[in-house]
Amino acid sequence: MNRQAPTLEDVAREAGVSRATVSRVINGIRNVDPDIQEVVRRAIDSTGYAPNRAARSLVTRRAETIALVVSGAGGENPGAKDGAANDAKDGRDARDGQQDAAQHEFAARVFGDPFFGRVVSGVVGFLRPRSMHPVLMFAESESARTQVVDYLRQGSADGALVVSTHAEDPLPARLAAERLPAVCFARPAVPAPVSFVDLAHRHGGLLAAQHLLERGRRRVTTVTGPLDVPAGQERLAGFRDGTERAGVPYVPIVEGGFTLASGVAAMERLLAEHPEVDGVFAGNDLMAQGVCQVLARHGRRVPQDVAVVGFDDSSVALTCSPPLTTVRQPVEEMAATMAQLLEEYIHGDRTDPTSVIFDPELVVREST
Amino acid sequence: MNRQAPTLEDVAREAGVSRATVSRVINGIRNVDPDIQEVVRRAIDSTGYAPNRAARSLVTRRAETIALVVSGAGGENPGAKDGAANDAKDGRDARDGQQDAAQHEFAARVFGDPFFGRVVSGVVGFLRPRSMHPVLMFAESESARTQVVDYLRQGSADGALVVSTHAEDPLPARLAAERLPAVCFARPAVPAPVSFVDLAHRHGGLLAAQHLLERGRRRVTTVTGPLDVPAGQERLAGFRDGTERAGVPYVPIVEGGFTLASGVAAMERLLAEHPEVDGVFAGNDLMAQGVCQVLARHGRRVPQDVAVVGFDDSSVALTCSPPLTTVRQPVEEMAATMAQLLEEYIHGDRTDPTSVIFDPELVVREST
DNA sequence: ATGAAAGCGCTAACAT
DNA sequence: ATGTTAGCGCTTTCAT
Repeated sequence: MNRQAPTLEDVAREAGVSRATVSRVINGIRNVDPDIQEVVRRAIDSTGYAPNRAARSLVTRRAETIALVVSGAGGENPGAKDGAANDAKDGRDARDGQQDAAQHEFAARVFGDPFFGRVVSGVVGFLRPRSMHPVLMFAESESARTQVVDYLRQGSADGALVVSTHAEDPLPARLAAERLPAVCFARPAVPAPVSFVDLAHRHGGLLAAQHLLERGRRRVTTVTGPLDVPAGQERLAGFRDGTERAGVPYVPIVEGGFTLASGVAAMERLLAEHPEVDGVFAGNDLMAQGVCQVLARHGRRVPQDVAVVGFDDSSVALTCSPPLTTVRQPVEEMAATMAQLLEEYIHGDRTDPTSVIFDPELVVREST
Repeated sequence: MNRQAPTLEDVAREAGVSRATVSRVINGIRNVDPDIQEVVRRAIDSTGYAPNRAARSLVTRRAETIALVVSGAGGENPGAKDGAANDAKDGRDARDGQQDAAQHEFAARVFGDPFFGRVVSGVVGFLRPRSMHPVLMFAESESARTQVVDYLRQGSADGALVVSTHAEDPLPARLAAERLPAVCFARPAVPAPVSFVDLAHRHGGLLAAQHLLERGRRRVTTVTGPLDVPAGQERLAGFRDGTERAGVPYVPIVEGGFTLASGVAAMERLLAEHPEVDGVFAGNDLMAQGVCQVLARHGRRVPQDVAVVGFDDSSVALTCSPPLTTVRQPVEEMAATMAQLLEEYIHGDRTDPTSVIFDPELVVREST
């Protein structure tokens, strides 16, 4: 029942060698006689030994863990109770319920976009071969951000991968100020000396415009992402580059929020104000799906009457009807690169903030 | 530059007390003079002390971390399907690329269903007030399962929360065999002495049938979930209970796989073989969405021509057009309960396998 | 109420 | 090539 887990000492005794030798075998250090290695290995098996991570971390000063943080803006939640000496564990009250509800909503929005799953997948793809696994944290409130910072300061994780969902997110700057290893997905809207991977959004917007124009569309319009974040701004800027170069005089725009609902609302408005539209560039696929829904509801055929271009090439681009022509963002690859950069900082192979920019690619399907 | 992180010793010196006293203050242990507490607290602030988690874990024998595992079936080569193109960069070979692709696909499927986000949200809601955060792991292959078991055996996490996506998933049984604390979402299809939270699926299916019949539908049919998992079987069984009681002679069924695409395919077939259908019960909301898409494409109005009932009450139930009448599964609450059960096992407050069954609830919207 | 001291299991000098 | 030994920073008896 309560048999203690075997330790290095036990294995050493079983193998008739010292702890150090066993440690060397386990950590794959050379200079160990092959015969002894074999004996040790057998002892490990027979004892069922598994190295104790806490003990190892204590001496190596490394948790071999990284935090994957989904952060937002948002100020203090009503009911921030943290701090070291924290009692009142039980007895959840109305505030907790409120906080839960807010968090559930945040989580629903985050997971509602296939984008986040791709980030996780890319990160896991990099980490797992290294026997590492991400700790998932939400940081949508002030107390949650404090938890993230504390988590890192305690050495529970060696660094953070940050995916922001809001422009005003103060986390990247906080992490930089604390000199904690961190890499962001996308350039933070709040300037901070922090590393990030990003996409050449402007180029992506340009690709969308050029494609729509090549398809002969002239009454083009765009449902943008949030214009307080660089991705939203730059995709729009690129789109305008394209239309201006082609001499398209006027491009109506409506700002969206990267959600399906915002895409629907934006397209309703666009259609009401500019019924002559024949091409739409949506700031992401989720909004593009909303755009298609609205068009269908209004009896406009896609692509015959109106061509639609999305952004991301997420799974909804495929499930959308019709399947979306979209600007592909290599999210998994970008996420893996984030993790790799972070590892380099943690290992000290790198010290100054860096950025890696990926190039988008047009994927043509049936919506154009 | 390289200032070491302050330790208990530093704080103790600063406060003019012993390490033990500082430790007591930090851990909220009584029997410490309030004045001294204050002094210590000030010293903690002035030194910027943060307790080292590894050191603490080493003595408490607790990681204060739990693993959230999304597991599937699959042997060693989960992605042995068709040869996807892959590059061989920095040491990684074709095999890695294949594994990555398989994993990305697995992740996409997992995150494609809003269900998983709700699980995460519920778990985080329980864990976060306790300053804990889940480590996210995928276990879709044999080696990945081994990693999970090792992770727990090393004490990197105190227990596992398991969400299975396949019937043949061997993980629950493995964890039980290793006597590692674990709680599953839903009863494992492979019997194992392991705790779980679940829904009264059968009752849910019954609710769906009764509702459809109350709406006057008689030509009812169902797109089931996978029939090798209990949830799929029982939802169907409950639905049949309802139709049989009402004397409906024949209920055609088509088996789906809980995915949008499978819902589409199933409904296409159903409509071809049973064009007279006037009511459909889908095994989950995602498939219900597919059902609605197919109906729309065939010019059938929902709910006038065909009524549709989903299952889960996930976010797609709301974004679907029309919004879905569905059988609500309180996923967040169930997930939080999972975490709570796990905590009880970890703390030794509980030892034998337990199950907690939640009741479903019908949510009526516009699809009926 | 506070302090002294003994480890927790491991790695990494250093010695042989 | 292998063993000895000194901690890593913390909690927790056991004294006082």
